[in-house]
Amino acid sequence: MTRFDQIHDGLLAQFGPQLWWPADDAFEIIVGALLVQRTAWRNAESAISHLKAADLLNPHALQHADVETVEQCVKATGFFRTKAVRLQRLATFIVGQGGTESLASLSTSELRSLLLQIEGVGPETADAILLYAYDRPVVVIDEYLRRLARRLTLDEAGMTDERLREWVAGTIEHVDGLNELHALVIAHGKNCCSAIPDCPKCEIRTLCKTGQKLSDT
DNA sequence: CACCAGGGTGGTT
DNA sequence: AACCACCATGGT
Repeated sequence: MTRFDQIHDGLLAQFGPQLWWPADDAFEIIVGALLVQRTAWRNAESAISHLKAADLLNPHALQHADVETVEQCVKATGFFRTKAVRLQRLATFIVGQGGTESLASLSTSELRSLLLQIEGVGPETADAILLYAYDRPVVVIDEYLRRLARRLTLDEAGMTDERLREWVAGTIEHVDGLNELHALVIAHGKNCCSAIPDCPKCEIRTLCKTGQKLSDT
């Protein structure tokens, strides 16, 4: 049992299963990944239900829909003009690739590079799509994980995201739990460590003291 | 009222 | 490479 396996288990015991990512198919996950940017999940969920009601939650229909219709569907998520345009370009991209299934044959690094070419898909969104839509064993690097790493004093000066990713991945044995880990890190961040320099309410501190340093593993 | 939410892009220094 | 403004709605 290594460090981030302990963190996973500790957070799971504290917050319970997060049940990510609720969706019917890969395309719904990808669309949701764009919609949830800088907003609460319930707003993205609302937009997804509107898209479903308008029968637009598939690449072909979304591609050819009126932009005003898409804007109305996604309005609750904020940045609705930007997101509507990006969703339709995304749909066109997916259609051009032959559907979401066609991308599944690519390697993780190839698929990540491809996803990053899509406007509106940055590093974190690409990671989330890889993990939740394509079941790839990816450590999603988000601000909560960076904060958590800082609190666990696992950071070096000027540590890059890729360094952090390798560091976390190197302490994980149960790769199947990466989806839950990402959700739990966010649940933890929202409840405990959003702004304060210490974390009195949860057990991460205890895990930090009992676990061995990552550099030793 | 201010602040945050499951970010990304483009421009400036 | 590090900052910055901007995108914009909904909940607390």
